[in-house]
Amino acid sequence: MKREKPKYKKIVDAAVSIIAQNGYHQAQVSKIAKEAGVADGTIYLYFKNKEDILISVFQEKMAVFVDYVKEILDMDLPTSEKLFKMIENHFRVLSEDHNLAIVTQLELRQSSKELRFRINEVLKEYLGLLDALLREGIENGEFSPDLDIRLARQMVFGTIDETSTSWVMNDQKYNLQELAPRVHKLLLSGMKG
Amino acid sequence: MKREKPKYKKIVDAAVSIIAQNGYHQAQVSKIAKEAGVADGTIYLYFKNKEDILISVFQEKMAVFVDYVKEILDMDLPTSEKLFKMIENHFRVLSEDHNLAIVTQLELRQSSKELRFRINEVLKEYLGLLDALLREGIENGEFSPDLDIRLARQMVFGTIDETSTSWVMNDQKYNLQELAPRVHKLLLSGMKG
Amino acid sequence: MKREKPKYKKIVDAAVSIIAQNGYHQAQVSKIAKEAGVADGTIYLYFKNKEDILISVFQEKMAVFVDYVKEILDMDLPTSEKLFKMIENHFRVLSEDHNLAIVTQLELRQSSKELRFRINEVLKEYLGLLDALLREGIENGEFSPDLDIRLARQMVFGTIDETSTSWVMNDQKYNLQELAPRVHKLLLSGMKG
Amino acid sequence: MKREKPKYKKIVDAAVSIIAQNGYHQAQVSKIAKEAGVADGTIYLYFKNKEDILISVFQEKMAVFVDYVKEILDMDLPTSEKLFKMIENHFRVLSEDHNLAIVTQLELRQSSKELRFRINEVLKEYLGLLDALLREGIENGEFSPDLDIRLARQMVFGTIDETSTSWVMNDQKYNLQELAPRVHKLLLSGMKG
DNA sequence: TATGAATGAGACTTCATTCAT
DNA sequence: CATGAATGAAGTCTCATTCAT
Repeated sequence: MKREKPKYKKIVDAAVSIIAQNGYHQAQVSKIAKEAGVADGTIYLYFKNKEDILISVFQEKMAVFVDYVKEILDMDLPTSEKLFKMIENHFRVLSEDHNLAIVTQLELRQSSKELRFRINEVLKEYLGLLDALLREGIENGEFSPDLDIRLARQMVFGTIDETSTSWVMNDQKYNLQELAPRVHKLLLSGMKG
Repeated sequence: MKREKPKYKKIVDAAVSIIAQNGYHQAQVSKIAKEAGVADGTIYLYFKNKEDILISVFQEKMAVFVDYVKEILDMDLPTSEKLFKMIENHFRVLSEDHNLAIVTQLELRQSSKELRFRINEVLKEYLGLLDALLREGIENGEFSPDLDIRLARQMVFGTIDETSTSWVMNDQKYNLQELAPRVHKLLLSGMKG
Repeated sequence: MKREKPKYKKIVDAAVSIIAQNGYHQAQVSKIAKEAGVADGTIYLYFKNKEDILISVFQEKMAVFVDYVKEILDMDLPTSEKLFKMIENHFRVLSEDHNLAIVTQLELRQSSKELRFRINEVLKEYLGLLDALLREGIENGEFSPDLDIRLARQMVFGTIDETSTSWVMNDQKYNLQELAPRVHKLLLSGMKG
Repeated sequence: MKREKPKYKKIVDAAVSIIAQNGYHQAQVSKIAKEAGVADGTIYLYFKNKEDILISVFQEKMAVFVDYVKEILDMDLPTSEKLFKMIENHFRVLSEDHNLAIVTQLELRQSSKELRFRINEVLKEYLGLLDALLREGIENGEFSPDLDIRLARQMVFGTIDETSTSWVMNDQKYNLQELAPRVHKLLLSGMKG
């Protein structure tokens, strides 16, 4: 499995670091190779092309979110509490890796439409888990029985994403993780409170 | 005022059309010039550089949203109703101009970080109006008195934006405007209903 | 017509010169541009890509052969005499432009199979004229009535080509043009004489 | 003698096969190694470099032609008959090994000028035998006494080569071997018949 | 002998912008 | 005001060859 080879991980990490520092369009393959401590050509032993590196960055890092959300779903907790943990987890992962936050919230968005469609495939697993959580909440009566799952998912993800992007754009100068309880409450009870 | 010159408008419209048809990265200045019926060099009599065209696209088109939201704010209606009109207006404008929807929701997002900061400046006016609406709602008691305006704005905008983007990514194959009442209700009452 | 523009001709000539001096694989676009006195990018205003330059070289230079053979065919001469003029013309053109000789006999042959198929298309016109000449000779009784035109064409062209290539490989150190009478006699009367 | 080692032969055969299937420019060393069932590095225990493999391909395969022509020369037959056997042999060997035909007539020609000079060295033995045959024919009166040996050799080889190449380019869809008598007659008696 | 992971040089092409007319 | 031909910088990827094991 190539993903377990040490150079694979080194290159992915180097890509995050270089993109965060230089921006997407200034992240040349040669810079990434140098940061990873390998030759330019070595990159192509592990990745089909440059786009493939970027997709891998997203896959590898998104896995962190997904894995934890899977754990959360299996916990013996009220659904509302699980939603809270999911939001908090999302904010925490971004808070703990500032480079990752810049890359996912700002830089990777300027990739080509095609790459973004590929990234969306990766996102779908995350959104699928979110859907499962929403269904659970409807079934156990914690959420409104006539909740439109697609719309609710778009609200939850849209809110988390917009909140995260604003935080990054404001140079991460306030504490994102602390916003989790308020975001959670807002999503559950709406603006009427 | 250069904005009133006929070629200025022609070039902006050509840009929307070309970007929607070809994608951001395939929207070369020469293509835009050809579509607008002017020489390449003429572009530079009206715009400082390519980025300047794209910012103008956003400004011109965003103005449609902003102008209408200003009108809405001045109406003699409950705030909640104004919010509904704002959402519906947002969805309607995108529904009525498929090219614009593609350009704002997908293509312009892949512009450079710098350009996106500039675009954000334009967005701020829109978000400012949204803030005003939220403050009004809190003051007249329609919204929760302890509503965090920034978070609420991020939820409203994030939800509208995510809903719009999903609709574009699904090839605009369902009716976006019809979703307005449900989105409105969800934002107001949350998932608990 | 782009072929008449002065830069088009300049670039084609520069290509012949650079390929003859440096060899096919060392004939970088930037070298050709420099020799032609234009910017690298200018090449691409006149040619689709590098391969297109090479095809054009062949087309432009082959036209010299073809045009003269057309004239020869229209002359009021015995067919055998026309064949002689054709051979002599072929040898003369190569003798008069040493660079062209190197390029057509050695360098262009190492192009990709695809390019060589394209070059063959150009050659077909030349071979078609040769076929016409052979048919004329058969009809007026100068050539054997049961001559297989395809084979005869392959003999004539194969012999001219091999003779030319050997001459180039021997550094053009003897007089190619002087061989024309003997080649002509050999083709007409064979080895039995 | 390294040529007798089993891996040497395996690699040469793999090279012919890979070049015929993929074309000269797509015949990477790693592909040849894989086809031969050895590691990339092993190639370099038997060959100095890639060029050396290709020269060996030519040497090994050309030997088949040369060996048989030597046999023919020793036969007790009229020279004209020997020439016929030589032509027929040439066509037969190519007909019996389609890959070899593609490689020698099309693919190896696109090698670098330097490699082709090396290949020519190999060809010289074959052409030397052809010269001997021509001399014999002149001496025993079968061929014209004032035959220019170099020109005659170029005609014979040029014709055989052009005929073979045309046949390969036409996807080997007619019977090459059957052309031998007509080619033979044409070379001996010329176009006047 | 044999392996195969790693190396790193090198070139084609695009396209925003300029400026002489 | 308008033109459009010309510019030239800059980056991804391939693949022959090496060398530690």
